[in-house]
Amino acid sequence: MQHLLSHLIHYYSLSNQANDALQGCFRETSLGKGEYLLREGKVCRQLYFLQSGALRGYYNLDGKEITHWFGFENDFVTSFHSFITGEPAVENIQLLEGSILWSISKEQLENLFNAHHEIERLVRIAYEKYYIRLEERFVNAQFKSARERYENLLGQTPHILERVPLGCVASYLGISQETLSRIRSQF
Amino acid sequence: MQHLLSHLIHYYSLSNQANDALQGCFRETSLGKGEYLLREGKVCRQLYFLQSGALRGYYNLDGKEITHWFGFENDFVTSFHSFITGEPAVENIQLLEGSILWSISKEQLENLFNAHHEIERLVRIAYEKYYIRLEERFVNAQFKSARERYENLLGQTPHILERVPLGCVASYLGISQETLSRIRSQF
DNA sequence: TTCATTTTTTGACATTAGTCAAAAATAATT
DNA sequence: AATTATTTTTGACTAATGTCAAAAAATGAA
Repeated sequence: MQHLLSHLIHYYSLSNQANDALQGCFRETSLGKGEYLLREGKVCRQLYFLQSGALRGYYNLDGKEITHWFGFENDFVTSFHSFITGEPAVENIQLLEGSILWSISKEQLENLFNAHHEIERLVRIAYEKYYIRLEERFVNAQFKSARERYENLLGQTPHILERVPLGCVASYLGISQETLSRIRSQF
Repeated sequence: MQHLLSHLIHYYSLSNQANDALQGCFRETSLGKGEYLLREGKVCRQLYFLQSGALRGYYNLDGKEITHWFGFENDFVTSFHSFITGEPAVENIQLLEGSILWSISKEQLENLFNAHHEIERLVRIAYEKYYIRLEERFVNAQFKSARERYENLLGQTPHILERVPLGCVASYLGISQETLSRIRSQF
């Protein structure tokens, strides 16, 4: 729990009051490799903080699993669309490694917002960072070649390559596994 | 101004107090087709609400202009990365049509956040909607073919095709103008 | 270690989309 | 209406990436 609290400082420093309120709302979960945090078709009602471990979000397309994001230590994860809209998720969230997570429900989060302006501020600021991240991924996806995207990954988040099966990385980069394998062999 | 205020209700209903405070902070601007709201290299310190008209964000790559987003009536626009981080913008924002805009500075916005929790809430909720939009564009960019992306555009935002030169639409979709022209001819 | 399973690589070929240059069509200006 | 500029389309060709099938390598279990 201390882990989560001290990570939040990267977004915004909370008062002791707010910190205490937060503490009371997060619940620890620990799950093993291969297990699911969420199955497609279910509404995702929880926001998770990933203290340690790794997981992926993927959906099914013509029988293939398309991994479109990963979560690692200190990431907040959820099926964002489902969590916000309350609609069923189109994606699955599956553990790639045994992980320790802290979860909070949407209702609890909204109660915290009502009680503590500063918590809503923290989340507002977190959104800004996550938005910028996504913008960057979008520009990569749309305007960079497969090779450039791989080089970007190597430069910016090489840990992904070390911890995740190649097939998942390939769809994360939006290229076929074979092409990724060929690009890799040229390095 | 009434236009802006009544649009905000789509995100969150503000008290009269908050509405009044907002009113005092937004300034009207009116610009003609082809003019610039922002040039690359400058820090974007303003957030704009586009009451009427159209504009685009683009950056230069090997002498070509890559349009990566559009703004239309009722959109909030800014160079998000620059506005949030305070770093120079990599993009230009140019009017595609004569437009009426309302602008607010980052400092003013932060003052409003401090004075009115509910305004920060409104923005938090707006971020959620904009994030979900971007997620959708990302998935399209990464996992759909040029033709599918065009079909999506036709179905979801056909006004773009009617109001924007084809060259801009092409890079918005992440395809060459020639390919877009060919896809279009098949409809 | 050995066998079975999963993951990664390689090869041959198909498909998609990009590039460059020129023609055609539109729009803007005189 | 005539001329110029801009935008869009078309053609021929190239480059990038995907697909399918099989081989090789790595991993895990017995």
